[in-house]
Amino acid sequence: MDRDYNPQSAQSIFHFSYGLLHKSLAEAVMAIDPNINLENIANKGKGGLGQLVEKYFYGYDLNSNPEADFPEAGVELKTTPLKKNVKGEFLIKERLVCDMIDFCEIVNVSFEESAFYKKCVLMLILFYLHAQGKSLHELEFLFSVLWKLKDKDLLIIKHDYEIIVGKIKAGKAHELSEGDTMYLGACRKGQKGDALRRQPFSDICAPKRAFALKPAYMRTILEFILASGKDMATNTDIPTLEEMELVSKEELETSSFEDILISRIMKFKGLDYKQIAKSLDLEISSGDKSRYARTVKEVLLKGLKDFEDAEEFRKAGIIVKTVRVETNGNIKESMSFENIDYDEVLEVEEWTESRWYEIVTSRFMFVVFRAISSNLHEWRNETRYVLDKVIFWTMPVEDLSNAEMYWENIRMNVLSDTLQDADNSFWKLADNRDFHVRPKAQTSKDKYLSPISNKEIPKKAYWFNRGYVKKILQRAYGTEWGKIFENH
DNA sequence: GCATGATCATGC
DNA sequence: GCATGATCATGC
Repeated sequence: MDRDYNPQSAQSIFHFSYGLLHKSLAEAVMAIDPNINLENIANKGKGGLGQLVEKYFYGYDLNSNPEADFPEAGVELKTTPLKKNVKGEFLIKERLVCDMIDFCEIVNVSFEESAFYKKCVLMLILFYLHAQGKSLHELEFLFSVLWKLKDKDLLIIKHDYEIIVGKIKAGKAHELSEGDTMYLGACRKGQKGDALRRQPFSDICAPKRAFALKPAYMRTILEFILASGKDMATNTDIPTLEEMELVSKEELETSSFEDILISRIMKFKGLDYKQIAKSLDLEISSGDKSRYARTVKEVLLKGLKDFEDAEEFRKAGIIVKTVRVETNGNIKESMSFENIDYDEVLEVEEWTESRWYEIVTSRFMFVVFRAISSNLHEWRNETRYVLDKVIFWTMPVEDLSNAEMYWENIRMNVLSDTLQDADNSFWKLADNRDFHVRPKAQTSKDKYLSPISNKEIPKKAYWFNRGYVKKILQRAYGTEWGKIFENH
């Protein structure tokens, strides 16, 4: 039976996808051709939901790499799951896997020649609702987005690609991490027990990986469709959300995003937060516990309130933290992250889909202030710290298994409903295991409810031990560290 | 002196 | 009223 769309037109393919929304694939196909019963077909043979959609809904013959799924229109078809949280909001469930990485092959392929570039510049992304236990053809489609990677995003993605390929060329495929890059990540693919792959410039075998758009980037696509107020939208003909960009396309043509930010911050090297604030006309109360963070925000964001408000930070999910180092090299405080969402920990099916996994595989930006002795009158009651260094950092892969054990411990406490202070077995700072769990709330009376028993339980957060932060900084400073700190 | 629990300014 | 990005305050 003929389908009423033109495979040479992206718009036409996009409009035809309307027939999938609010239906399962089985229902949508049945509406086109009652003779096709997916119950009998879909569970047989290989292939994901995307291939089933292409074959049975679009009635289009499958093609293999490296061309886009609809080559005449240059459109790649992607299906990707959403989940709902307890408040009923849609969340991204997974990163969007785009293309497998063949370590031995990719080192000879430029970005422009890559299958990713050839296929994924224009994508038809179909969001469906994840439901445990359902077959692929039973899942409900929610939104359809025709998404074009704009030129500026492609510059950042090209840089990401080159970082990933560069690491493979350096014989470090086994050290790849999603946190190495901004929008395009090298994500783990396959199960834990799968055979490792050979890499061209090292004898060490490495886990299988794929190019993927990272969860934070996917979140911006979801925000785009939600903000449109419709079930279908395309960023090819209407503007995306109004957003503030920190770095222009022109700047990215000659330098990387990270280098640009480093040079903007390092103009203030050697100055304390009061001096920086004054030069920016920013008023900061000395009682404000976020005074260092607020100062750094003003330097980079020029009036925006949050890093999340800046396009690149939102799309890349970069985590910014300020660190204060004492004259002896100790870190003043441990580093807190967001509160543990016990409902999320309970619901998550795999550690790689957890919030904590996304945090530890993020790109980090540490802005370091170091203590110096000062006779200045206005610092007589407080140690003076001056801006010293900006460090972009990714958690090394060898630390990830420890991060996983930490998360498993938290999950075990959620499952056994031992979240009250008297009952839990959370990692403490004194355990010296790099991470710990600690309160973070308005007051001690500020509580959450246990997802299992509805008992009141304390609000706690994920923390990096200060000793762990020190290790991170020592590695980044290298030989400089001893010269600055340990002579005191 | 440090680990741990408690709390704060701010902004939405 | 609550999340954020932290620092403060205590008690051992």
